[in-house]
Amino acid sequence: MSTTNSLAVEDLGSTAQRERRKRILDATFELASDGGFDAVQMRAVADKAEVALGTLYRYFPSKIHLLVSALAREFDRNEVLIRQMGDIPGETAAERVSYILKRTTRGLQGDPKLTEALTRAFMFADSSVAAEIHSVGMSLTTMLTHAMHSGQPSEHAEPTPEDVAVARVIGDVWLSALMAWVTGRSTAAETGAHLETAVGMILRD
Amino acid sequence: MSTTNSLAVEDLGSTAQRERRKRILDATFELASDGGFDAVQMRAVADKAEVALGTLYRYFPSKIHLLVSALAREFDRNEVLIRQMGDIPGETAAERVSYILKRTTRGLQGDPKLTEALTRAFMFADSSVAAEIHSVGMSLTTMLTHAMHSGQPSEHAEPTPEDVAVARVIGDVWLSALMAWVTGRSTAAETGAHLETAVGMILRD
DNA sequence: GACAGAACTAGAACGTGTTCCTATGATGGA
DNA sequence: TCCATCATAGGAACACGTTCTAGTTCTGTC
Repeated sequence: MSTTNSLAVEDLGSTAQRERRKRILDATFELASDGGFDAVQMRAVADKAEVALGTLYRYFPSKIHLLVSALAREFDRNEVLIRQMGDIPGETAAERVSYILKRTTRGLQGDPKLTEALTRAFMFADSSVAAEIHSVGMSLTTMLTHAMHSGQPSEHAEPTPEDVAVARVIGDVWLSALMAWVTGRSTAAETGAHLETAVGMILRD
Repeated sequence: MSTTNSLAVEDLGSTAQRERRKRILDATFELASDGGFDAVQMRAVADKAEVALGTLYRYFPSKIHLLVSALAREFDRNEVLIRQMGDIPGETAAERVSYILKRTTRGLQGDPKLTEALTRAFMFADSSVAAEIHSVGMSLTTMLTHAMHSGQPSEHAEPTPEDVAVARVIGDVWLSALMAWVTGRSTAAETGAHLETAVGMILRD
């Protein structure tokens, strides 16, 4: 565990520490949801979480680590929700993937400031945030391969390397589309249409 | 022309001003090439360009505008080079697009720090940088549609809406791949392979 | 050539991310 | 219980993006 990484839940011994970590992430969400990336100020997060600034930095070595960790927690929760949903509606893989993407996108668009904060942090992250980013990437890939195979005979097979490649490409497009929306370069409707087009191109079987 | 935009070349009356703008962008490239995003410090750029800090901010209202404008200039130059090249090698659209992407990617990877600086600025940009970002997007789309049709009967036709949609999706993937490389999450070889896979998926005709 | 207004210089000042330091409190082992 | 160690609080200090001010130079017009 190098000092350049955020403290994961598993790293934290005491209950008090796990609670501190939770308070910090909750404060981050609240501030981000209110005022976006700029409103997530480290002093403000520390205050709201009732934690000293130094402690905040002990748990998350930078603002970017903090926000990407928040994003990772959100994705984890989302993954659980989708898993609980059981079969995903849609005849073809393209339909199911579109369904999941739209659902997730709509969820994000329901809280624009929060999404802006999390997305921009993700985009700005450098290699020191690799671990946290990898976690997000895994969630996304899992979600997409699950959608591709949901309700199929292959449902419980390991995703093939090709599945993973497809999921990565779709994830790429999704990320770019999200970025375009977050930065005000495209509307929610355009984002949805673009995603549908892209999924149609990639998953025509 | 709102104050939130960078001064474009056309906006600048005098030769002295055009030279200032050029000196600023040159200084930006040099610093970025040396030390990446963090090394492009506004005071340093102003010093190297022999311009006051206030003047720098008159030309480019933020560090992000500055770097994205630098990226736009680079793309413009690249577009000219490719146009001069004449026909692009490759039998199929996929081959030609792959060729162009790889060529461009290799060019960028030859100057990793510079690429890191420009890419991260692009990723971090918000809606106030829309104009500059749009310019980059246009260059990219033009480049890709040109590659799709190069040497074909359709060579000089206007790109169809479908062409543009395909170009956008490929652009999205390319951007994400570049980001993964810049942030050290994938190697140059992986980036190339991923791009080739993606183009193969999207452009199988 | 004189003037008005815009552009430029130099540098102070401010905000926020990040680092550092000291004192205080919590924890676990002898 | 006492001690050693580590985590935390509180706050000063620093770096760099950004803004602002005052004075100077340039440019175009009469």
